[in-house]
Amino acid sequence: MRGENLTLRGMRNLLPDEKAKLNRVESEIRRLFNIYGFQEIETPTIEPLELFELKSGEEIRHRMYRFTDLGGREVVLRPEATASVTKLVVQEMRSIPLPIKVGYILNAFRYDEPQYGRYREFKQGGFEIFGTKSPLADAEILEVSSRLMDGLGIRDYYIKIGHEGVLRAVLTYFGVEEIVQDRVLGLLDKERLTEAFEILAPLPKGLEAVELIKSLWEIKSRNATEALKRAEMILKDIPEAIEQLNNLREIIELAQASGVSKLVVDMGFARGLDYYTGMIFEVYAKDLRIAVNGGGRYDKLASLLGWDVPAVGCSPGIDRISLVMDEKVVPRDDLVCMIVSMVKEGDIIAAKLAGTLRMRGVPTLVDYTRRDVSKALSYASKRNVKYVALIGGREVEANTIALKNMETGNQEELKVEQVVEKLSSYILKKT
RNA sequence: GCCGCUGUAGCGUAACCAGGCAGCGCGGUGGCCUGUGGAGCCACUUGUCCGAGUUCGAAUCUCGGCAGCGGCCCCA
Repeated sequence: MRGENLTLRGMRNLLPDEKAKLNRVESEIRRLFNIYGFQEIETPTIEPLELFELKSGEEIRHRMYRFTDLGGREVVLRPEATASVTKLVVQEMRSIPLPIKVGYILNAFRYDEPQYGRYREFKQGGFEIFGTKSPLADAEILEVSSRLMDGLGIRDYYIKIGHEGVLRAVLTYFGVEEIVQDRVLGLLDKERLTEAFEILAPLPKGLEAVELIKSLWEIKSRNATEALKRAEMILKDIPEAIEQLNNLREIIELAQASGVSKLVVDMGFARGLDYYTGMIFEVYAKDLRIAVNGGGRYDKLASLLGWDVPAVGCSPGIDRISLVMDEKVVPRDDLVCMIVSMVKEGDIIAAKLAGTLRMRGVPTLVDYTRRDVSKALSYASKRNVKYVALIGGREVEANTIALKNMETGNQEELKVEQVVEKLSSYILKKT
């Protein structure tokens, strides 16, 4: 065992700096739960296999951590959160007044090849709204996604937005079955147009469908109005598609009204998860080629689980956001005091002082080592401690404490109460 | 699943191309300097990813494995 790497491929040990960044993302997400009225919930890490066989999409399904438990059940480590959360709402929250707004921060597992920003265990936040088809809800999901980026100091990002309903309406109009639709949309998602068109072409009205989707695919623009106008021209003979397009237009207008400014309309955009039915989006940041957040409307998923209720939501990737966030928003360690007792007789005073300071909320370290003063100071300096309280023979004798300011190097002889007073007011000033 | 790059002490690195004593920094432990030199000095600590091959001799060259990182694909 010794010397072997005991961490599994794709798993991570999180060191203090990394963990601090993740915590900062999580606290921003929780702050938004509060401001937008999402109630936080948690679901089991291990779920029955059937739950994800419903509508998770081929790609995710064959990358699940899957095993038989000791009771002979086929189980999986959740590969994503939406299905679990939907199940929770369907099973446990039927008596709650609609709309239901739930939030979560959960880990998920996928047996992918690890690479930059992709791990086999990763953490997702989530915002989900159940019980309304109103475009206001869709827009609010976009709004909260946007605020999350802003709140973490990320300026360089955009939201790619499309509409699965438009594409599905077009395919339905040309008589394509739903199962075939899933496959075609899956291929569009992978930008494998040729293969998608090969499936469509042999169908009765296949060639027309290919033509139309091809021209929709070409609409990608930062100018939403212009993009929507072009789409309207293309879709004008398909009323169902126009209806979906109007839904998208409304969502975009509402989102823009609430301050979402970084939308890029992409009419050919599809997502790998089969359960999306309406507006869909992904958030991209900096030069990262991977999405840091994704979501959309999924009105049919809940009914598969026993309750026909519409839903819209998103899942920010906490690990990925931490890769692009501004490090300046991450709070640093803020140790205020380290107490060094140089002689045994000082230990009681040190313990008393430490206890009092901590009760007052002053972050305090006690040096246990009886090492050289210079080594203790060196440690304090590396831990970024603001003050060091020294208690040696002389201080015990005089009933004082030598308080050294590590930034200025100044040192003063103070009574215990004066030290407590000074450090308490120091932390008050900081906040 | 495919492709590329890289594996030297706990961590970061040198020596690799051009084979010949594995060195340095950080850290850790112990000691010295009589309490602030946020140090210094001394000692100790620990290593060539694994396996085969070539060679008098391999960290170094060759092959295979494994791992890490990154890319494709896809997603968070």
